[in-house]
Amino acid sequence: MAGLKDVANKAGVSIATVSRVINNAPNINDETRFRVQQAMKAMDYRPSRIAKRLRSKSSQGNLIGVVVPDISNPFYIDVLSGIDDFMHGHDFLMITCNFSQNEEKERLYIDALVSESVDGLIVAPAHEEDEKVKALEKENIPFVCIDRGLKNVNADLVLVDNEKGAYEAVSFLLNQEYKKIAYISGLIRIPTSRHRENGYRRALEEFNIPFRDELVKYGDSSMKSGIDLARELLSQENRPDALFTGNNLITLGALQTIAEFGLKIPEDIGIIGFDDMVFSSTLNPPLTAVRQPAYEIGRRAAELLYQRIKEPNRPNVKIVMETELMIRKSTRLENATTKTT
Amino acid sequence: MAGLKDVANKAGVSIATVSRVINNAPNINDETRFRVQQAMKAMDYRPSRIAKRLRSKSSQGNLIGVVVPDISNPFYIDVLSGIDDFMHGHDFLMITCNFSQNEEKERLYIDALVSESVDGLIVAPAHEEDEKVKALEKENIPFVCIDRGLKNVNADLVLVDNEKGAYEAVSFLLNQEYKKIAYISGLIRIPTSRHRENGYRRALEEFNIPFRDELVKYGDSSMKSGIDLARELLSQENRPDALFTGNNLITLGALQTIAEFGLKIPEDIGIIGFDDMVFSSTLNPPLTAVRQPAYEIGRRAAELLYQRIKEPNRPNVKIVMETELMIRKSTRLENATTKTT
DNA sequence: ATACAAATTGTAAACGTTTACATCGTCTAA
DNA sequence: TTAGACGATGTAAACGTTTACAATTTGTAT
Repeated sequence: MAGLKDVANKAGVSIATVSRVINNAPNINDETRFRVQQAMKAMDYRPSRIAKRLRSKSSQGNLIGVVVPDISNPFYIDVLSGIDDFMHGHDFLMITCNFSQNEEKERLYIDALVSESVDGLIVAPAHEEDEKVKALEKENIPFVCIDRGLKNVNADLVLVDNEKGAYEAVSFLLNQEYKKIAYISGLIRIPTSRHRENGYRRALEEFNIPFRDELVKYGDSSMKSGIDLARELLSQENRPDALFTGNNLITLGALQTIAEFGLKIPEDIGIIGFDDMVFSSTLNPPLTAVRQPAYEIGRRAAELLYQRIKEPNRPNVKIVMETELMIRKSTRLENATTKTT
Repeated sequence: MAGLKDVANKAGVSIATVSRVINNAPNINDETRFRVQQAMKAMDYRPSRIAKRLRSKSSQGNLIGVVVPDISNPFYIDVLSGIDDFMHGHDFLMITCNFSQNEEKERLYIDALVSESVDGLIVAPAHEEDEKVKALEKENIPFVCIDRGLKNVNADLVLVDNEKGAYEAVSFLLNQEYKKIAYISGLIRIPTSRHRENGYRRALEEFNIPFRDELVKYGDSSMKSGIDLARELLSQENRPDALFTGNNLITLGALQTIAEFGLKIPEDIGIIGFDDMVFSSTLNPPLTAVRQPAYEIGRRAAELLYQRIKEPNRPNVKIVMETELMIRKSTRLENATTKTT
């Protein structure tokens, strides 16, 4: 591959000059610029991003890292699209790392990204005490958190009001006269799981329904755990008449189990999933779900990171977005008032 | 961030020695090695991947690039998981780029990856004439293609027998007494779209059913085009009684349209989708689909790339995997003989 | 003891950029 | 005419590694 030097030779100038026209620095003779550009074309010159990054420590790499917990979860796919669109528009490349809910893998990836000298990171921390992510602050590496915050650390953060979203969902279920509502939680170490549980509890309280231990199950945020825990729930002597599922994948799993038990939705059992999916309305029956503005979350996070890279010391920002209850047909139909798709 | 030099100072050795213990070269005094390791720990030293990559041109970067056409398509997610698992196991990091079926974006990303000096690439080329991908061969950059081949270029390739998969699906439909089968194609420039159409045609021929132009629609491989084209199809005076959909996203779109038209599956209309999805069996009714071993495709591709990086001149390999018709309930039930999930 | 091989470590160049600084004309204003 | 400013370009150091080569020490066989 041709390098700066080769181009310089061909154009009969010094490498500094070539560098200048590449970064269109001021004070370059038009004729020189032209010659250099010709030479670059002729040799199909493409700058080495790594050399560039190595040399200019100052955020010139145009490269960011994104660390997500589970790429098989459609929610994160949408988040990634949002990030990608923004970053692509700003000429940044992104390295996406999927740590599969495996904290060790997460640590490994963050290390790798840091040693790639990325300009910044967007991370969904494994949990609030995530030391690896916390360390980023000390090392002065720009980063923004999504979906989950960090305890005792100031950092940009974009997420959704999980407690409220869950509260609305469960309240809705209660209003639809469901009496025994179960909650299938994702990994308990993930703050969102707990916040959603809080919303669940608050709704119950408000309706004067006692909280019952056997109605909440804790899993690992995977489809499989959705399947298994729904089985446990539905096998109970006096089984729940509605399910509130803690994420996308759990919902899919629960749906499978419900089919396996031959239960009719929404008559035999109602279900609301946290996280909407493109095809939720295609499901049969269409799924009532708590929608997070995933794409938007990604986009805002990207924007925040971009700003921070440009201006490392601006104050931290926390963006809390609203969820939206997408009322479809997996819950009884009576008072269907809110938005529909 | 501490560098080689700092560690060397602390340990009282030269940077070369430090480098040696890092890459555990032979012939190092145990005591020295120990001192150096202590120093590294103490300073929380992490090597700079970029410096390393810059210096040692020879595939030491442990970094690959992956370029996929559409990250919102679950098929590619599974492929990515396969790649990721293999690469993670071999200590490689991967940069994933999603070009959203946009050829210009694809070119841009490939350039960027090359100038990141990745050790190799896994690419699903936009089409068979993809010059950017072809160029990789000339530049001697290790790469392997997935899902789609390249015309007149020898390269490692992992894909599925699309023609056969489609043939089997459509034959099955025909055997189930569906008479008027429509095909919704993805982007026509993608070889798989054409191969699948060929399979469709061959099945028709074999059953002596004339091919009818108005029964095949060409779209852009997106869910939206699935929705729109299914609408066109179902609006016809004498509408088709079965749909064969060219990919995941199209299938989802078509399902939505079918629901919109209030049609019953499989009575009013049958449907088989190319590409299975984790939740296909959860759909109502469970979706009959042509399954590609997506994860395996990714894994094998990763393996091939890994090998090629180690041994750039080994002969090219083309791996053609089998599809599997997952017979579920979106087609009539009569002769359900084959596998089920 | 002697010579040569092996083991261990160090020195310095190189990878492809950016960038501070120097150089050298050419203008402009006095 | 000349000093200073400005425009255009070049020189060389630096970024953090790897690695060829040199240097030194140690060991071994004679």
